[in-house]
Amino acid sequence: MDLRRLRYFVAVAEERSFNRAARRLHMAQPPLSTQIKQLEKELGVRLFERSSRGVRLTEAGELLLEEAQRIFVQLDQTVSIVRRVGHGEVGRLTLGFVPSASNEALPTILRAFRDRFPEVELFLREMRPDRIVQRLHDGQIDAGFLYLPLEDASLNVECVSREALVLALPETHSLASEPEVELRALADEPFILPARYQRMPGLYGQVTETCRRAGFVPDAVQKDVWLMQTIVGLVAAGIGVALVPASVRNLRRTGVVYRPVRGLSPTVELGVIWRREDTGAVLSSFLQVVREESRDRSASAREELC
Amino acid sequence: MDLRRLRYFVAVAEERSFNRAARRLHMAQPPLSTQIKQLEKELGVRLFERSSRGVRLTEAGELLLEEAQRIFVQLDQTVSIVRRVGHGEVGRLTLGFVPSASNEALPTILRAFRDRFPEVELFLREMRPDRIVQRLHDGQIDAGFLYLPLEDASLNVECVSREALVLALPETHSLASEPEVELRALADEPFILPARYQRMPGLYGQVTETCRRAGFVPDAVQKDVWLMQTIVGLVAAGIGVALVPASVRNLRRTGVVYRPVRGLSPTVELGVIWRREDTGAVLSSFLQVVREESRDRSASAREELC
DNA sequence: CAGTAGATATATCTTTCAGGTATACTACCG
DNA sequence: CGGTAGTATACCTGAAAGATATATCTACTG
Repeated sequence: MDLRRLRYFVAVAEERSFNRAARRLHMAQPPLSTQIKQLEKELGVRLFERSSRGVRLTEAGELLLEEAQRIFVQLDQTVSIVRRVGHGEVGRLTLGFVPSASNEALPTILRAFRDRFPEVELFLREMRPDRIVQRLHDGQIDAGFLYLPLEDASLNVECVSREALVLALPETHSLASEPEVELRALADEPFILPARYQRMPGLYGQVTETCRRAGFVPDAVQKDVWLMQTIVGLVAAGIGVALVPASVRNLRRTGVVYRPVRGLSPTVELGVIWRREDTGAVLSSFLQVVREESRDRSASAREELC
Repeated sequence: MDLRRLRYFVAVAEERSFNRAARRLHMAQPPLSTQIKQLEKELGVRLFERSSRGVRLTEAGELLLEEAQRIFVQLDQTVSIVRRVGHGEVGRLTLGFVPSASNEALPTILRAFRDRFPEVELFLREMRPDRIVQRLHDGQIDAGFLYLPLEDASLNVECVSREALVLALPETHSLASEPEVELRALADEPFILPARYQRMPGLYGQVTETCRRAGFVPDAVQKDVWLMQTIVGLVAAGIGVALVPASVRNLRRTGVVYRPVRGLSPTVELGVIWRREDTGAVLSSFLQVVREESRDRSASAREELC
């Protein structure tokens, strides 16, 4: 059964004429006649009553016309939806992310993605960075957001945003009045350190590395704090000081002031990661949006600097 | 969109291998690869992830596989039903017939037709012979059964059964004891005559013609009687005598005896009629069955004569 | 580490068949 | 009775499907 012939049949049936149908199909009438004849032979059924002044459908022809039209509609819809799925316009995407990612980068990315690909269902799951890697490997999520660096040969990693690390001080702190703070000056202060996960330095790594470069090892009064809110809360309570990503300022917690670190200008990188072998179209679309948003963000960040 | 390529796609998708699919399709692997590639190009979508040890479907491919399978099922069903409709195995058929036809010929025909074509819906409508012709012309019925002859150039006519006309006499009649009756002997008897319709001699014509051949014009005590039951009832009541088709004996009315006509052996023909230009497959199937049953009936009728 | 097996991709040739052109056939209409 | 409008037939051309041979890649194996 050949679709071309079925198309020809529908044209002839709708036009009730070989001549008109041939014109509509942009072809000559004789080959159209032969094609219809072959279709009839293939089905073993007469589809048209030919007469010298046009054609009439037989009962079988009427039935075939209806069914063929339905089949064509179905086929068109299928082609359309397959195209859209293939281009990542339709589908589902599950993301894992560390809570901090939801402060700044993620919301703008998701907004942009939803605007551009409204027919992709998004599933969002907050989780610890080690879980993100694990869930990526077992396929439960398609992409993840966490603090770099990350070493995993089977995962692709791209930086989404580079953020300054700023000092969070109780507003009662003696250095709170300074516009900038020398990190060294806090060498003996109690530090509140973020959580650390096996083989994933992440934010913890950046904080300790920054202190190391400032020439001291931070005195951890509190370790392994998972949420930025908690860190900021502890700072507000005067338990200690902390180095946090600048976007934490969005939390607007009273009793805490944020100050740049003089000289070192430490940063932390939020990255997006995904399976190297994952060629899914939805994921590609998503990464494209992530990259565009990332460019926009770094551009506006540069502007802020000027 | 070409069905061949879609078929190839389904084969490769189901086999998860170009090689196996090619074998299943009775073709070589290279052209299969090129066809799939062209399908992908046409859709603008990657359908397979190729690797050195086989292929995997993409998300779009999975979707297309499902939809394509459904389309093929639908297409197969369509082809099948169109074939059956085209061969007159499925459809509907509306018949008009004079009541007398239901005595003998019609029941056996309908039984045979239902056995052979159980999926044809049958609609039966008892009507006067002139209505049968009219309803045929306006397309409300597809075939009709009535007594011949019939003159109508746009209708085809075929004889279904030739039946003897027999005399119906009150059992009290003086000739009721004879095994055969000379029609001439009834020249002065009151006759009950069947209904007559414009330009349709039918049963009425046969009766009067038979009497004419016997040398008299029947004395009509009652004319235009529509139902055979009524005629037989009038005979039983002693109102008169009548010539009726032999199958009327199936009515088994008491008080009436049926006697063959000596010498003349008059007959009446029940015919089937249909539109000359009607080429419907269901009608053809029906006529085929009618002819077979007609042959059977005339064969058994000949046997009865021996 | 080289070689082999098993998979898909590419190149080129052959063959098939769809489509074009010319023409025949038929019924209807003036 | 010829013209017109419709479909069918005959024959030819060209595009595209399919076969064959070969290339390429990768995993496995001795």
